[in-house]
Amino acid sequence: MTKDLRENRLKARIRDIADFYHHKGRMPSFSEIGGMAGIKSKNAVYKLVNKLEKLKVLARDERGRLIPGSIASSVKILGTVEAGFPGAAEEELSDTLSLDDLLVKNPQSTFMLKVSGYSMSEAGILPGDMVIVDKKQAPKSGDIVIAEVDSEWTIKYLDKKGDDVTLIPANPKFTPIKPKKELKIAGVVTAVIRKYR
Amino acid sequence: MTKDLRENRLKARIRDIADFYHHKGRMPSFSEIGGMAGIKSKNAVYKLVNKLEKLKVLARDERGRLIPGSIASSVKILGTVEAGFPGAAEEELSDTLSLDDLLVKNPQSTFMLKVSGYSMSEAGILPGDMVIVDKKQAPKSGDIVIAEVDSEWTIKYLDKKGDDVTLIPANPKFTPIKPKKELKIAGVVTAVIRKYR
DNA sequence: CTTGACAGTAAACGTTCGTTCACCTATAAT
DNA sequence: ATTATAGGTGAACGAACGTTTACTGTCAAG
Repeated sequence: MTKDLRENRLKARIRDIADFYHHKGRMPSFSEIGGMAGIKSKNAVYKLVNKLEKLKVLARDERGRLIPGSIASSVKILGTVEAGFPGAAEEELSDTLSLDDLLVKNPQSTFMLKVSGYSMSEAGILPGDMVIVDKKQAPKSGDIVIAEVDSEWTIKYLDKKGDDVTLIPANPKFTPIKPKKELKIAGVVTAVIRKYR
Repeated sequence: MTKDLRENRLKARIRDIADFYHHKGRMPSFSEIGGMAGIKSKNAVYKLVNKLEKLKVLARDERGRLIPGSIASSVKILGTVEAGFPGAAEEELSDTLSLDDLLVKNPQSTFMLKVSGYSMSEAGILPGDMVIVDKKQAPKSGDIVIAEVDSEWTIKYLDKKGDDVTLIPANPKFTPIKPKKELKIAGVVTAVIRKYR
């Protein structure tokens, strides 16, 4: 068996394990890996797993149980548009990340919200976009926040100058808001997501 | 023990299991759940797991092994800004989803790219934004695509009229591109992500 | 030609797993 | 007052798990 064939087979096996993990939400057992890879002996699987562990494709607990390594993450990160494009070297296994990990620091205090108005469209937040909001982060001046002003919820820039608080829309057609009595800030917008299909 | 206390304890246990899953990338075993929850008997854990299964917090394989249910997902989905805000009923366990699942259909053929120019800023795609690109999806007219025109990579709207193909920027300050010889389309932009902090 | 590394089969082993049984004790409902 | 029901202890059991040892064949390099 030639070298290329061996590498391709390894990649196919990694892909199988990754697919398994993404579809089922757990790592396959040794026998399941054996089944997918067409390996009858558990020892062969054992050696394969050790190799994949060195490749950081997967890892192990302090208890020795399999946990995902690089395959946990679903998206490969490539370069910049209009700054050259990684054409040949696409097939790297490395440099992947999970969007959940990237965008959500505190799952417990984070939620998602659909944007409906045009008041932030100049900041690239359009109606239909989803914003990811963290309730626990302390809002600072300049942040985009979800706020309740006079019993209505809006998304705006937060402008803080001492005790003077203003909510500023990105769209100049809308007017800045000075809360009359109370200003409740539901959370800080940590990310924006737009889905095309 | 009163009703409220029991519910709170259940919620705390669900949170513990969710945290375990998010930190380790796998579901805890029965004994590990027992350890976290302060339960000494495996039977008690067994009953707890069955209850959580009915609550769709977790699920089981066809092999009977634990897989995450609603806790797999990290973000709760709430309503719309400027359409009322779920104030009291926040603490729902339901209606959560994983951003990976939401944004990535085919992990194998999907990658991420950072945008650098202003050519799509009118479509809400600003420099610094990340676009999620699927190589396998067939590009249709109206899609935003990553394309190589005359050995340069760009992000543009795809306009197809029969054999007549044009790449149209969203920003009117940029001019549409008619590829002279070859047009390679690297993939279709399926989502845009902007991270604030 | 020989040697060493690699990939696999096969069998055996102790551990841990999830399940089940019997029993107990509070709370909530009748 | 009595009865269900929910939540828990403790022990036992077979099945599945990951690991280990011993052996085999197949290339590639010396």
